[in-house]
Amino acid sequence: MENSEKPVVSNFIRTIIDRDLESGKHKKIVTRFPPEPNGYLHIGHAKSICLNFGLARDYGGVCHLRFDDTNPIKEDLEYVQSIMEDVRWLGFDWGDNLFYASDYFEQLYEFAEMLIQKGLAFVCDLCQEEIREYRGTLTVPGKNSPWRERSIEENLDLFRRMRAGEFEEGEKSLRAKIDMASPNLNMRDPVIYRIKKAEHHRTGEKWVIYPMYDYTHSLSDAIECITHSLCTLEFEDHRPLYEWCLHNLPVPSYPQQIEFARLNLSHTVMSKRMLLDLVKNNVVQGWDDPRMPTIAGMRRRGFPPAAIRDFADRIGVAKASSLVDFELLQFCVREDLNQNAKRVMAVLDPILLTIENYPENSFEEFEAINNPEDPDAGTRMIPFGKQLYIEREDFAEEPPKGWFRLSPGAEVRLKHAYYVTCKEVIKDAQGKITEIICTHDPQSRGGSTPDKRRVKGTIHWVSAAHAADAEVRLYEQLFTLADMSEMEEGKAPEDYMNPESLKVLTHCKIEPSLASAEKGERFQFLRQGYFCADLDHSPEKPVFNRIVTLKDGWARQQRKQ
RNA sequence: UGGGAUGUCGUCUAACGGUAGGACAGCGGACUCUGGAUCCGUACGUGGGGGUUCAAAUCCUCCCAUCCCAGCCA
Repeated sequence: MENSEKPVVSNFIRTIIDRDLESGKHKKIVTRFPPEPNGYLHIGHAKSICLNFGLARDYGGVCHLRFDDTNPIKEDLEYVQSIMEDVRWLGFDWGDNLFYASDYFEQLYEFAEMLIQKGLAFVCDLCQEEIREYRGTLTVPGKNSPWRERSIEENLDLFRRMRAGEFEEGEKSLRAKIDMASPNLNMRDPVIYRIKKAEHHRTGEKWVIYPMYDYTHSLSDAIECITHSLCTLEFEDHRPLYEWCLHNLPVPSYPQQIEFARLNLSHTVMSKRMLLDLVKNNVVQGWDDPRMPTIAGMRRRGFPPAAIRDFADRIGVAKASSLVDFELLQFCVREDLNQNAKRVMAVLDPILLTIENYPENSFEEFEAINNPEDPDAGTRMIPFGKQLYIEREDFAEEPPKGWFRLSPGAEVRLKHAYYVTCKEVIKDAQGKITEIICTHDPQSRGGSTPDKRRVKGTIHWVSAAHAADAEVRLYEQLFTLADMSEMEEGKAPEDYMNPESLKVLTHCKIEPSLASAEKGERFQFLRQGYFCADLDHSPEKPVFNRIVTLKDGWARQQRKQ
């Protein structure tokens, strides 16, 4: 991936790493991105991916991709594959460092026997509900399990029989022996192994007991010699247990867990459960619906991966919970696309414009610059004729104050082509404008005149004889509520659905060259926004997604009045 | 009312006892064959009260607010 020329902004994690490197605690850093393969990755994960892989890159260390696959009933190979695709698409490479917690199951099992040998773990016969009762509450200490004082021999025997499949799910569990009176509920003899007679996507039916997250994660980090184990704030309370595991077992290294605030983005949700509900209830059209904050959705929408990386850099990393404005992401997307997207002309809501003094059945071509920000992008030829389509919005029969575009008697520039002046407006029986009659100034060919007269308005157009029809999908924010954590009691995200989040336009007129766009190819539709050829796009049936609009100074000015 | 954390412009984030800075959003202007881009200018902040200090966002103290935790999920 390309080097970023932007200065790196310091954050508390970099401060810790700087200190550890300076003190000699570590020579090289090792981080990891540890997803559970139970769903699709979203922009919140992208923050974590950019953080972990970015630190490894900046400090000359490495970052592992490790699947935290300890709960077979929720996990699936489909998710493993989508996660790898998403990480790669974002521009990161884990090289040989692909790991699975399930690869450590045997080692983890041996560690568990060691805990039993040390009297630090016991097999408990309490059922799930009883465990909950014995755990106490936030303010009331828990009670010891009646099975807490079993002998080491008995525990070992029972645990081995758990592994052998002699007990049913829920019948027994292995628990760490810590402190039922701890004010930290995670330390009240947490379950570290449970029986699950489920097929695992990688280990098949080899195991009927599976280790729990806290136990697995700390030890996996240690096994991989992770130096800095970055996770989100809700695991702060788990850190004592993370450290308990490391301190009580002969691990090869002592990773440091550091917590940071997860990303919240305005007008969307980040919880896997809520996203799953949107998909299941057909509120959106799938995990890759362009409105989804999933990486797959953003990819389909047309967000460039570099823009997402830039976004991750700009939001920074800190410990305070925050809600980032969606506008910042849009800014990053525009900034990338302004540099990189080819300019083309497309008319979303066409109205016919006829140039009465232009010869019948005569056509010519104009050379158009592909990208004024990038001379290397070259030029292309665009056809022009007597009849054109222009944007209905670019004509006003009674123009408001400050209007630069077309109106009766007014002259505007057709981008790259001629100046035209509106002479007449033709309407149907309902009073709807069906055609605009203009004259052009032949002297203005190419977009300027010998007399150098100024024309304020420049509008886009396509030749009616050459245009292709296209479907264009306009996307906006998924929800009307900015801070979705403020949803009312009993309401679901879909109750806040933005009715304008998807608008499908079916008879848009596009430059002929656009029909042959590649799927995923991004363009600026002049004066309107950035668009990308959708997965559904084909030369016979062009389909474009609006990635993001252009900033609209006119609209802003209108809003103020 | 147990424990863990966090409060800096509207938003995100720097500053680590020494001029509160940047970015987005906003506002004003210049320029423009995209009302885009670009450029210039501008406003806006340390949750509150005490204290230590020549000097406090930073240290101490009390208060307030917000977030997280009672899965055999991660």
